[in-house]
Amino acid sequence: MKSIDIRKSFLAFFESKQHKIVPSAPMVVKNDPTLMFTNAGMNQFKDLFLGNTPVVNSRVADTQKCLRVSGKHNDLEEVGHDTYHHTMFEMLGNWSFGNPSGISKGYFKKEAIGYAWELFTKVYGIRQDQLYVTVFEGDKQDGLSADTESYNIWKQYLPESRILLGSKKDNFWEMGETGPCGPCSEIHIDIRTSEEREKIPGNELINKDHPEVIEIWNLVFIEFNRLANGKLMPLAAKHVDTGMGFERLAMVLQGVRSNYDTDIFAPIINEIAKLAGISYGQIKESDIAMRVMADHVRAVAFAIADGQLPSNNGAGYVIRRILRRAVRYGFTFLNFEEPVLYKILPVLVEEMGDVFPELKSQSNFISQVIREEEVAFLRTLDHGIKKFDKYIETHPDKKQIDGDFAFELFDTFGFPIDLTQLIAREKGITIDMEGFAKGLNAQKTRSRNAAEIDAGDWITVREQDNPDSYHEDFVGFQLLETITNIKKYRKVVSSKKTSYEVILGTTPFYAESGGQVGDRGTLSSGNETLQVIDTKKENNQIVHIVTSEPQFPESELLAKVDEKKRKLTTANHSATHLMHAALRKVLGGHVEQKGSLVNEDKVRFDFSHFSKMTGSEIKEVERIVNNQIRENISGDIKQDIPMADAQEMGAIALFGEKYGDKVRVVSFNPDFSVELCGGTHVVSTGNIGFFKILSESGIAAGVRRIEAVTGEKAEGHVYNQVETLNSIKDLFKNQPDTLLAVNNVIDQRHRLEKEIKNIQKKQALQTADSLINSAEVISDIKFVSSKTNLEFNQAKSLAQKIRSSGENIVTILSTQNNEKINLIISISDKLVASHGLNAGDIVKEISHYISGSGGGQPFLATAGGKDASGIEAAFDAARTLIK
RNA sequence: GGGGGAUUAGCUCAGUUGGCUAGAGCGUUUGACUGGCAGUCAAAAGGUCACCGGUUCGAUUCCGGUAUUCUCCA
Repeated sequence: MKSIDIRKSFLAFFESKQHKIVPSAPMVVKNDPTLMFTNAGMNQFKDLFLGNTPVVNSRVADTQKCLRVSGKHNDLEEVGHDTYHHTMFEMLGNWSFGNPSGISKGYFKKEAIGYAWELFTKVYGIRQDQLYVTVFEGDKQDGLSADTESYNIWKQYLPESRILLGSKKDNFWEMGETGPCGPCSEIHIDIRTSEEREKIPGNELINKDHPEVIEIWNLVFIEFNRLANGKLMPLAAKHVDTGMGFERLAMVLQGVRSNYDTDIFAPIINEIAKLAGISYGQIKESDIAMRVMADHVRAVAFAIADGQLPSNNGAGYVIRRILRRAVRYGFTFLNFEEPVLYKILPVLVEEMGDVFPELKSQSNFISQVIREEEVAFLRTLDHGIKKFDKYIETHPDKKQIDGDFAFELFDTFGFPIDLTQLIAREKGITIDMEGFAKGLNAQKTRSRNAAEIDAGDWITVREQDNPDSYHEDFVGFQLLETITNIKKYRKVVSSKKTSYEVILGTTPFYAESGGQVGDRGTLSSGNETLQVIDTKKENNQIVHIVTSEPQFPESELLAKVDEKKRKLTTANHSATHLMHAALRKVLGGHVEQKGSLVNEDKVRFDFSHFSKMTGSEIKEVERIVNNQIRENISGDIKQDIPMADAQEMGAIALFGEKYGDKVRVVSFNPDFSVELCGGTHVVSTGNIGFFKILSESGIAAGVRRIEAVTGEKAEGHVYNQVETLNSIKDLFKNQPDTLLAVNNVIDQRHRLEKEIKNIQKKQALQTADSLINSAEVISDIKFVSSKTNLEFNQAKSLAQKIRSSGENIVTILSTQNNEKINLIISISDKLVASHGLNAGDIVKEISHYISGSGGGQPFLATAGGKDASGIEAAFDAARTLIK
């Protein structure tokens, strides 16, 4: 069975069981500080389990792209070395959400187990004697008895010898420290040959990390909530949450021994092998490298498709690290010294583009980004190798490389430590790995300490009035001030400052989201006024950051948004939408938003586009936007409409929304700009006033950035420009062609500068000549002394000139600028050699005459002081010294 | 968010106890050789040593700040 059919029949099977098939959520997580990437199928349904979002469909199934590279599940360094670890994988899952309020009723253990068995044995035709299941054995500490209910259900399907009891570690699933949890039942499969199976029975190898006796499907029965005190509380509604690794399933169904041998990976591996000119399955190291590259290119491509570009911090840094790991393996074991990963992309798109259209639609962009990253990292590697070679050259006797140096290479120049080890080994040297680890640990502690934020416990002032309220506490679309009260607050201490976070009952404050910055303002009761310096969103709550601790948290208070800031920001946000639409019109439909920042001062907008915008393109965008502003189009905002309706309206879909999200659609002229957006917007476009682009620049491969301003700011900018131009015209006596006039002046200046330089050179030569001619002769040495009115540097080069004139000559010059006196002594090279004269020594002897000090080299030395009356005496002293 | 680097000719980079008048390769221009091109040889042009301040007789070099950028950690 082909992988594409495996996926299809999974979804079709559950559709036939009245499940709603939903698309995969984006792999990149937004607005959840605890999670960077989707790492399990249930992530997008977290709010349903927690009861924060109402259930629409009780039965849901999907395939979810997951990435496991950070936090609790970090498989990155394992990938490639075995045949089953992955960074990115697909998780097939079916769900039942307790409240049977939707189109079909929910279910629990009986159906979940029945469906699983039916799918495996009837649809996929897996041999029953290969299957084992595990059931939760109970736990004394939690006061839980064994899951006999599941056990009894399984008994209907398979003999008890293949039903095993498992401990809390394997068979009790928890989302985190706290939250929904429950017992789970896993299905394992034994795909060993029959001889091997006779030697050791399969049930002895369950959960023993055997590569061919593996867990394939986990059925979780969520029925408890783990409280902060560690106690379990039964949930009112029970849920089913299942997850099955797609790649593993494909391996089983295709009868191969490795995930990488399935048709999901084989075409990619083949392509890599072709490019490397080495076939897969020949050499252990190159096989590992091919698996690494095949896995990582998938992960990176999907991440970029979901809007996460490689960068140097946060989630972007994780993506960069994955990509670099792939480059490193290719570089070391497959001799790829030129970018190559981007060449694999077409194969990937061919294989997966139909199931994940986001991959196909952006394939050009993705491959550009990957290529650029590859080039950059290969350059880093090259630099590192040079540094390393130089170190070896300057430390030829070292048998062990300092840990400090290895760490510097890694930390500052990004050169991977395992490569350093490899190169060192080739040269028969070792590395002080302890020293390296010490440096790394020091760096980690430093970072942790700096990043430490000490958040105090929430102080609850009043219980939430309505626990079922979702986003209803935000009233800021209509109101800029309202009477409200504090629900809870806490103190937050970071390395630099202390602040307080306040959650209100209802609030007019807009929390930072979708690029629009959070509101500022005040919370005032009769007794005190708290300054709100920022507003953020955390776990669906609106957090007001205030500078001082509420002294009267019980009081009713007036929450008031800084109106000026909000208005300016709002105008900028609406202008961003108009600009986005205009960019698509002018440049084409490939323009997609890659990030934005909207505050009261300006708009910063990043978008995908491949080349620098021309002047006329920028002008055209400005023209279109300003046209739309003058049309004074009313904004049309539709709250809480289903995603499908929004798409119907032609809304520009961003990186995908989570399942079940009702979206908000903002449009200015349905034929021009329709976007999904949660931000604030002007009533009609005329309020924006005026729009002006300040700059357009590139920030990454295929990503451009525009900075623009609106209203008064834009006006001010134009006035400034015009004023500057007018002043320039004035200076040029209003010549008809100002540009030409300026150009002429620049040209002229250039010519004159050259001429002056020439004249100065000539003059200096003449001065040098006349000084040489007027030199005193002291035995076989010529001696020149002269007070000059030159600049210090000019005098210095004059002294140099005389020195290199070929004569045996000692020169001493003085300069005087303001209060400052300088002496310069030069001695021709021959004299330095034959007479042992040293200008540095002389200058030290005589500098006290001008109340100063000095120094230099044997052939040229300088001194500085303040006493002009001593110059003659200094000259005399120098004269005596050379005799 | 924290740490460490980097910024020198159009490009890639050298430049240590602060001090020769700041260099190389490639590229550019010119000339010579050649019927022409490629090529070889010769020469020239091209630098506010990122910016601002400080220390010093003297700063590309040392110190502080700013900008840009790379990199590691979180």
